[in-house]
This record gives sequence, structure tokens and C-alpha cells, in this order.
Amino acid sequence: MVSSKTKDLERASRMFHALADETRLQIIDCLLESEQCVCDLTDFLHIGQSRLSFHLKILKDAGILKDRREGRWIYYSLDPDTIEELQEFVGAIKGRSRRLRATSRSCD
Amino acid sequence: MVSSKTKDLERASRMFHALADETRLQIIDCLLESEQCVCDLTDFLHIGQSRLSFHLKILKDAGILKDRREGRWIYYSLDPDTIEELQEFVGAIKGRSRRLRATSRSCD
DNA sequence: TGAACCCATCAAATATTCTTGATCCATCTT
DNA sequence: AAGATGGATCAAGAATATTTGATGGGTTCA
Repeated sequence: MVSSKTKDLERASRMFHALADETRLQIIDCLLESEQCVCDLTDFLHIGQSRLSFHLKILKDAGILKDRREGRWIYYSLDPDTIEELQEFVGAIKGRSRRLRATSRSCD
Repeated sequence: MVSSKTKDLERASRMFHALADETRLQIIDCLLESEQCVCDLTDFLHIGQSRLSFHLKILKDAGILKDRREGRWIYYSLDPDTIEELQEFVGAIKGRSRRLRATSRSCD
């Protein structure tokens, strides 16, 4: 059995990996204001279609983006729940790192 | 000239990349309570010394960890400023993604 | 139905990251 | 000074990730 802590780390590292690329951060930046279809994103970002599709998939698989089809177009948008999750994860680190105490083993 | 936005993305992707690895998240987990020296971390995490050193360097280069020498030992700890910075970055995404508006181009 | 369009997927080449063992450097001890 | 210890760094191989161009699937429109 895989502990829930291990799965949490797996999930977190997947999310962070999705954010660990400038192209993908640019995509996110494009989606801050509103959803966009793929063809608009290729125009904005000046990158090839298959390359964009590759990065969109990574963001979507990590849960950071959602998509919806409307006719020929597929619109991508941020998933607020995942952003929230991300914020909680970082908050958890910050919350504990603030009150550094004397040595106490906690990680094995 | 490189725009500050580009540099922000570069910085952000570096930080996220540092977090995009389970071993490194385990290291961070070990450091939540207090600073630790490298030899303790190898014991806790059961990983080889050079492998640990590799990951520590990535975290340190990203600004997430600080180190200090004390005699033979080097103690690593979280850098609260960077955690703060990280939180602000995620917060910036969340803050804007909440109020999704109609189409408005913002990223090219 | 067929052509045009939007997009995902695949395969191959390239690039980057990670692991491992060896080596080196600094500090402490004797 | 010599040995032992804590860690960083290097080189080489293994594993992943990324880019690119080609192909294919679904949708619209004539």
C-alpha cells in the first residue's frame, strides 16, 4: 500500500512539474483573464500547434487546465480548484517553516 | 533587453522545477520542523550522499534552501522569503483566475 | 459527400535531468 | 602531519522531457 503522504508528494510534484516550464507559464498567463481556444493561443504565443498541444496536455493532466469543446474549437481555462490546492500546499510549507524549532526528526 | 515579465517567468519556472521532484519534496518535508545537516538527511531519506547533494544544490540554487556551515557539518534550512515569493506567485494566479471575464487579449 | 478547419497524437531526433561511483576539498582529531 | 569525517563535484550512463513534422479524427460548410 502506498501511504497518503507518498501520494500527496506524487501529486504535488506533478503539479509543480506542470508549472516548471516557461512556455506553460506563458500559457497560464494567457488564460488569466479568460478562456482561450487553441488557435488563439498559437497566435499569441507564436509556437507550433503540436508543441502547444503537448504543453496543454501536460497542464490538463496535472489538473491545472480544463477544456471544453464548442463546435470546431476547444477552449482551455484554468481550473480554480487546482490553483486552490496548489496554494494550500505552498501555504502548508510556509505555515510550518515560520516557526522553526530545535531539532526533532519528523521525516523517516 | 529581457522584459521583467520574461525574467519573472524564468524565475518562477526555476522555483517550480525545484519543487517538481518527489525526492526534493521529501527533503523539504524533512526541513519543515528544523534545519538538518546533510548526514542526517541521508539517514532519514535513505539515499546516497552524492544524490542528496545534487538535489540540495537544485533547491539551494532556486533559493528555496539556505545552508550554513558549523564545523564539519553543513546545515540546510528553508528560506522563508522564497516560500513567501512562491505563495505570492500562486496567489497572483488565483486572484485573477477567480473573476473570469469575457475575451480580452493580454499575453502577446 | 468532399473540402477546409481545429486540434490531438505519433514517431523520431534532440535536449535535459537524474543516478551512481569516484575523486577532491575542507575541517577536525590525534 | 596524517587519518578520519562531512560534503561538493565530476564524468558517464540511464531515464525523461521537449521539439518537430507527419498523420488522423472530429466538426462545419458548401
